[in-house]
Amino acid sequence: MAEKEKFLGEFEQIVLLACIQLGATAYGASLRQLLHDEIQRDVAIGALYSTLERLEKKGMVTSKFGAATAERGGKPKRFFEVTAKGQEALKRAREAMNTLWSGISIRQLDA
Amino acid sequence: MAEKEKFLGEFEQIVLLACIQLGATAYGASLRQLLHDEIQRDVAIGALYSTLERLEKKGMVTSKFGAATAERGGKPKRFFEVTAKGQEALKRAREAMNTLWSGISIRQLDA
DNA sequence: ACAAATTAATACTACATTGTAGATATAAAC
DNA sequence: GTTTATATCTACAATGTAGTATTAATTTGT
Repeated sequence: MAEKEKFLGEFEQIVLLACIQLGATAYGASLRQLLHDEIQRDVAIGALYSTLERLEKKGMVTSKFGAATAERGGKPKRFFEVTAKGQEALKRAREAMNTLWSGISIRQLDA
Repeated sequence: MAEKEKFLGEFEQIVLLACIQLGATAYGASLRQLLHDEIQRDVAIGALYSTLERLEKKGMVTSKFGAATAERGGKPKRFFEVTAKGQEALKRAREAMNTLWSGISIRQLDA
């Protein structure tokens, strides 16, 4: 069993970061929009939910349903929030990357 | 079919960075060592090879066998080199992460 | 005011890709 | 032919992704 819950996948990290940035307004559609706007990544809505679902199972996010708004209609939104544990994991992942990148000199890269 | 070859996975990125840093001396054991030393990540040797194999298939690295050295014994080493395409992908991945991180203020993070 | 249509959203299902480990096979030096 | 350093193979778990179905609310028509 792949050392349980030790690392975050690439997309998992992205989704967590998007949640943090959106704060209290992070739910399916807004997350999707942000990913499109900021990093030009268009994902299927289902991709988001299954990832969020797994992150919640691992204790990286929590979720709760919001009250109905006066928009047009639709199911109540499910808002996601990144837990302290999620933030930790995110920071560790970033540090690992930074460490590796900082070990590389310009000389070692093309143009 | 998951949009082909567009993004790099988390571990793929790490392996590519390790290859670049090691330069001409990047092969199975040295990569493994570097990951252990720099980011305290201990992976099975097989994990490395299957990832390198896939990266090669995607054109992110190339490999060639080295001549036998006067050490103790063993199969010829297989050295890996990151291609320009691999470097591009790596940079794109990093930029996406940086963009997301930069959209987050201290206020939004715990301690 | 009631039922049907419309809408915004979530949930489910299935499959592809990536991550990981363990066992096995090779090639060279001794 | 034994030992050693290395690579390869096989199998499975976790993550990434999309498509389809479902649900809950608002609106519209009568």
